[in-house]
Amino acid sequence: MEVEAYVGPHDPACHAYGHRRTPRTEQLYGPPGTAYVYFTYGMHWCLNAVTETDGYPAAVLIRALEPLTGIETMRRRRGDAPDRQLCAGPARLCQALGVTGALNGASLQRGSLRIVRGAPAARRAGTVAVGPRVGITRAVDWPLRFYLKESPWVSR
DNA sequence: TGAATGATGTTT
DNA sequence: AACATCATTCAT
Repeated sequence: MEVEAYVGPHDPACHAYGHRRTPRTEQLYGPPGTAYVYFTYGMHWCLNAVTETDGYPAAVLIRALEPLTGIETMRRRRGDAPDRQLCAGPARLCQALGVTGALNGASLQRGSLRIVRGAPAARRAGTVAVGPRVGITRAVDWPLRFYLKESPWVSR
């Protein structure tokens, strides 16, 4: 399990830095519990869960997950990549789960893809490590990457 | 095991 | 020109 926080207009690495409200960042301003999905590097989708209050642009980038069910489907979507890399990385995870821009703005509490309290992976024992966010060039020293230290399913 | 690089398209 | 990435290639 691995996530990164992007925390509003004062976070230089956030897409909404300086209150940049554009068509792309629109869903980032939406209500908490919805999806912010963006396209990057010409070929990849990345999934965020919108947080904070409606109108405040903050979200959590889902960077890695432990695959528990639907492994075969994930393998097919990921082109038979090693199981360790099925969901290790924000774009890989989107491939494995079939996430595309079509999910942008959708609810992550009620839809077919949803975040549930008390899921098996959430009960994994272990240390939550904190460190710098990956792949950014600004605010590199903000420790906003959180991951399960012992997990073999995280990126990098 | 690690560094370099090409793919590919949207946003600034 | 940069970009919240990844897979492949080439070098140790």
